Amino acid sequence: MAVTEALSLFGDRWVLLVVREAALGVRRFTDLQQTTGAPRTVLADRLRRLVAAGVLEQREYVLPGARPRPEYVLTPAGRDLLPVLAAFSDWAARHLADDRPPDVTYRHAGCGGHVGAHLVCDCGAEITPGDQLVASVLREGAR
Amino acid sequence: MAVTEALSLFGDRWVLLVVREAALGVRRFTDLQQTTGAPRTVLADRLRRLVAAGVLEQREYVLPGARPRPEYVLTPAGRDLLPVLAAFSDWAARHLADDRPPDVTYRHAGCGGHVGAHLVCDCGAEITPGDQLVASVLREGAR
DNA sequence: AGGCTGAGTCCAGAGTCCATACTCAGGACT
DNA sequence: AGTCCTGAGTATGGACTCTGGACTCAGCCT
Repeated sequence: MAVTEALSLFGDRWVLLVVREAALGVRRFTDLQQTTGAPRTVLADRLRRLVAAGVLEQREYVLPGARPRPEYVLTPAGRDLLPVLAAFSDWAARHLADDRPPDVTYRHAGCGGHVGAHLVCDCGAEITPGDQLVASVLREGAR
Repeated sequence: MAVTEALSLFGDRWVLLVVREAALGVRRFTDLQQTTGAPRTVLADRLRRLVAAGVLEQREYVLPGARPRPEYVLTPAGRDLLPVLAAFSDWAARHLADDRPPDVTYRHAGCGGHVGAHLVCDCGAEITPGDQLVASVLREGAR
């Protein structure tokens, strides 16, 4: 199953946080470590996995007067995870509405408006959160 | 951080699978165990957590001539996770395009069309996966 | 030569995961 | 009345993973 497989990659407390930080432009190991709070060992491992999965790309960066070091940049596939992050962010904002405001919101580069993930049908209709039921199907082969 | 918190609940290989199966109408312990493949101990724990988080609700069901047993049904908050699932499913279909077709797709109850998660700005513009860059900001407080 | 820094690795204790076996409640069968 | 059956778990213990702190390593700079 495709989603099962995706979850064996992303089903982890840190992975999506790393992706989010990468989307925000954080590229360096220690910066990622700071912003995500992941322990170094785990971060090293997750970066490896994400690179292997084609979500991040490892490059070199050279600060003037320093030896080259690796940095991690989202690939197109990685950027394509933004809807997932936005959907999570929306959900968190709506349903675990604790005190503090959302830490990160997604905004439209053009107009500055808030960007959220919405369910849209190929027919053009937007599925309202209400009950215009989204039926889901198609489990054929054995597992 | 809100998302961090959400990930400490959903950042797990099984939780979202359970939610997906619940969305597909699977309600009973053993059925969930079968369809997700989660070990019983883990499933029991995850169900507890999801109920505590208000994503699932535990009810009783009674089959004729059997004692009442618990079943697990998505709450509105749980149904609200569908965009996350759809976003994942889309991503998986696009980027880990391995052989087998997607196991589950999300369809519009009205027209039967495929439903996907899209980034939509409050201004109404749909963010194309391309590069109409989605800037993301607002990290204020300390972590 | 020695120091500094970013990017890791090593290690040991703590915490999770998973498979297998066991329990428990109530209806059905004999 | 006792036994069996079933769904929904719990108990247990070995394997695996996380975590935080100490250690390493490469290259520039003095």
